Amino acid sequence: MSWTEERVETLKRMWAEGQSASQIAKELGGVTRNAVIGKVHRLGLSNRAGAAPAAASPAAKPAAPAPAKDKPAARAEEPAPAAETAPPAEPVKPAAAEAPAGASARKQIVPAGQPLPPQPSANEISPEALASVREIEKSAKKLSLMELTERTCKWPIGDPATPDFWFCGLPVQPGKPYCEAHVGVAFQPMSSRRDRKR
DNA sequence: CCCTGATTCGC
DNA sequence: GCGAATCAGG
Repeated sequence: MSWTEERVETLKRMWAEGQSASQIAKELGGVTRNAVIGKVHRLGLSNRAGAAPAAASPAAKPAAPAPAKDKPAARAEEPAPAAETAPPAEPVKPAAAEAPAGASARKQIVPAGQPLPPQPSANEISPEALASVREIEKSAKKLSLMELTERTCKWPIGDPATPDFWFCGLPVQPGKPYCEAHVGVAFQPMSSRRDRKR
């Protein structure tokens, strides 16, 4: 794979959006996060949005915008001054969610989920699974949408419409999108109910 | 352990 | 220019 205009643009866009190098790498495909980081540096857009690393030391805050300086001509770059405008929210649609443990009311205001969210459905869940879920939810890592990765349980907990909403975040079961407990309630064999003899 | 970005350096 | 290996954190 090579850095075509298009790929570079995607890289720039995502980097500006605050996406991590690994996420960008996955999006682009064919490259590792190292490649992405390397490219980012070569492109000279390492520091994202004037992040103020704020050196521990005293007042060493130049803050001198003084841009017109070096950089002869031949530069159609965008100055991108104060990138204060929030760049966060990306087009990822919040997954619909419902309190799995039947913990609370159901709102379902959120449109629809994509591949992520499950929807245990009003289905009945085995008491065992339900119990374990209740328990792990107490130790959930409470990750935000952006903190989810391929190895964090994506089970939604709480009401998406309120601040009391987060994702389980515990280590996922290999190959599954959820942790062991949530896999248990997410993937019901389809008929464990009837004469369940477990 | 998982992850992050930063740097180096052979290619 | 490229990116794996490595470093330095969280």
